Amino acid sequence: MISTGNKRTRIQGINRGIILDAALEVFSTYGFRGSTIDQIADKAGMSKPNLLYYFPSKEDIYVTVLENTLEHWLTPFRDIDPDGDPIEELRKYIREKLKFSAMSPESSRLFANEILHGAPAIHEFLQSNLKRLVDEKADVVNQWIAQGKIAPVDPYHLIFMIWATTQHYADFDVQIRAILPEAAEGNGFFDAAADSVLTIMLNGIVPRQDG
Amino acid sequence: MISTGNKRTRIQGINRGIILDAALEVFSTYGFRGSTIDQIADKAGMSKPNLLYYFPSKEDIYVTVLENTLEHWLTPFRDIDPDGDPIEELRKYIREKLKFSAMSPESSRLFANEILHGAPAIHEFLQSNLKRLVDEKADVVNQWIAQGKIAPVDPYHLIFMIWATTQHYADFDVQIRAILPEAAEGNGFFDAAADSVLTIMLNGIVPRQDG
DNA sequence: GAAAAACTTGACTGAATGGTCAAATTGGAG
DNA sequence: CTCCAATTTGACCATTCAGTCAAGTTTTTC
Repeated sequence: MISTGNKRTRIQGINRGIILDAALEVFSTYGFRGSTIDQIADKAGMSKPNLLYYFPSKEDIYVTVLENTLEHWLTPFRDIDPDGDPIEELRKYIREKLKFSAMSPESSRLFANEILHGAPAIHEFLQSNLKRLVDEKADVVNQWIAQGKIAPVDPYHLIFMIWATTQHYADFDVQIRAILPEAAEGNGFFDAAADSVLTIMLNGIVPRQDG
Repeated sequence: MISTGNKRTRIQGINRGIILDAALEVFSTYGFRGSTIDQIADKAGMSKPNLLYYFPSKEDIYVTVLENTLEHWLTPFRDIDPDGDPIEELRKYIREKLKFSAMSPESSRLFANEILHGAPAIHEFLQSNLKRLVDEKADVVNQWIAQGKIAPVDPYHLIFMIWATTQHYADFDVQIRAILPEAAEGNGFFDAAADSVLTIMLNGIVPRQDG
């Protein structure tokens, strides 16, 4: 029997890690319902009962992967500094998010899929933790506006717009590659995306001289 | 036996319509794998074998719904007029897309889910029809830029940005409602979204006087 | 209004899949 | 080395679900 306490053996540490890596790949590709324990076990190189020795159920694996992903996903958002230069802070944030989309598209897709299907596993989290954090950052943006450092825009919609645009590059990857075959090569593509997004979005919120 | 030719009887027309409506609702909520024929049959108010009398398989229903949706989805994009005022044309397009997100979030989600999982059913379509159409509209944008009517931005990334932002309101609806509970009331919310998106994005591409 | 065609469905089948179990194998503390 | 706990897995079970079938009911046609 796997230990009921929190203590993990060496092998448990290793194998849980292997399973979670495999699960992220599988779940992000096929969604929760579309993935099977066998697929994950195969990718993890172990038998299904062995996998179920480490996690009590498919759902349990899914929730664990999702929670791990969420923390990673939020870090650059938390790091937005109220005392920094607004344009620079947003530029940094957008860059980080695009980098994340390029490096961990699976995480982005896992999350997108969860939200798309009504966020059954993280609805609670969205309404409490995420809402609190976004409210906090919206205040920061409002202060920037009050100080005349950026144009007056709704901070919530600005945040949604940044999320939408940056994650689009991971979530709609197939569509983008179909339209821009050169995107497949990777090199330089994300830089071009970053340039365009930053140009449009930051110009859009720089305070204007004229009416 | 259902007629092998193209001729549809009165009842066939009615029932195929009912089935496709039900299928859109179910598939957009649970995804392809997450949906069952029984669910669709229930929602359509008929027995499973009856439903399978009109469509040979689950996949066939799915593809049909998806194709119907795609046409609708593309219409406002096709309607962008090369000879119109660029800012007005883009404003109109963004408004149309947001309206579509508000009115048919199921369609948007169905499409998002398909792309997210690698577009198995419409990969072909993306690479041919969609690519051609986007290339065409990218040319239009490039002409606008050459004429100095909008700022020089990569037309493809501009298009992606519009898609990302507008569809986000349908696809990530649950997240948005968790953060902005007032969004649930609906009235005025989409107008606020439109205002913000239009302000940021159009300001971002208006040609600037200063360096 | 009767025959033919179109439609409808209860009962069923086979494959897929989440999860169990008992019997084996391996790892590690003393 | 020895023994016990931890790990591993083949075989199995129960359920779900796409799709079939044959027997009925309704609509259409003439």
